[in-house]
Amino acid sequence: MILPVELSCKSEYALLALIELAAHYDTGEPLQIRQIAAQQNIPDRYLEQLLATLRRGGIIRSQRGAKGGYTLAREPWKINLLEVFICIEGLETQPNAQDSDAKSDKTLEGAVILEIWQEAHRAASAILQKYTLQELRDRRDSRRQLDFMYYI
Amino acid sequence: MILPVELSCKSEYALLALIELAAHYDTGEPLQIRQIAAQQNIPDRYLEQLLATLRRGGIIRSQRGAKGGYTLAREPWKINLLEVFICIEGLETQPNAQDSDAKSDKTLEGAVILEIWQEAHRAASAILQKYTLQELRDRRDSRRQLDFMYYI
DNA sequence: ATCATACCCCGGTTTTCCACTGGGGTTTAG
DNA sequence: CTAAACCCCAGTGGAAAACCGGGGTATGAT
Repeated sequence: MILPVELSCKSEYALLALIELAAHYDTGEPLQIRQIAAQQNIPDRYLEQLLATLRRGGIIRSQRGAKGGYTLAREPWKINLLEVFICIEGLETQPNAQDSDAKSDKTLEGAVILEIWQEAHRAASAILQKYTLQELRDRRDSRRQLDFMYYI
Repeated sequence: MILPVELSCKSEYALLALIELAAHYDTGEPLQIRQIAAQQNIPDRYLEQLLATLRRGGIIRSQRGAKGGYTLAREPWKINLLEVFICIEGLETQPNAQDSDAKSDKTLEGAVILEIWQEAHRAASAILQKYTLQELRDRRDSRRQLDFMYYI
């Protein structure tokens, strides 16, 4: 059906990678696939595809050649989670329902269900939209602090 | 991953069937698989499984034998969409994260992502929880009225 | 210049899950 | 006792997700 909002491996990998990139954003230096993959236990050849998608989506930039790698295309607080999901999962469609009488569900009941489903989807999207990579990074860091405190 | 919030065929079929059952609730008579399947264009053998799940979930009751069929276990306004989804998709788990140190994501970053994801999920769930089968039925009926008006 | 590094592109494989089907059995009204 | 209906469980086909590999291209260092 339309509207596959799920936390797939893909999305999680992408976000994990983006957290790393956000953490290294200050340095201006690019991060390489290998490093990210090792840090987060992601199969590197797979991660490569995801990063390519993120690049095409304008979320990250890539530098080719030796000493190359990836950097965020914008500041971490200007990238929200919703656009990451949309970029990765690629839920582009959902144009206006009618073009003459296409196959747009065609039953009253289906339309009613879809309507409510979309309302729920919008609610979830609003949450994702208000969180940025910066917040993710900050939360990670404060968690680290906390764990360190417990360790002592 | 955890938390697959998506509108699957399964869920849609189940809701379509439940709308039919809600519409016939006043009569007290049971509805048969064949009738529901024909009405909503659902493969009947498949629908059978879904109805079985709904029955085990306490959402509908079944009457065996000749003249048997299915009825809602409660009034249509006492069944909300969230419980239908939970029953059908079976997202039961999500216990407290730690039992010693199981495989519960184990990385800080994963936990942070999961946390936000769950917040989004709760937002969507709240929407689904506030709609009942009665509302679905009502919407369907008023849509029908509207379409009829246009027809004239 | 050349060479190692690291991204780029595109296709294949494996695994998993979903939608769907089939073959029996059991209960119940007439 | 028989037909109508639900009940249970075990498959199958296809598609998508996750993952891997090969060869190409740009780039910094020597």
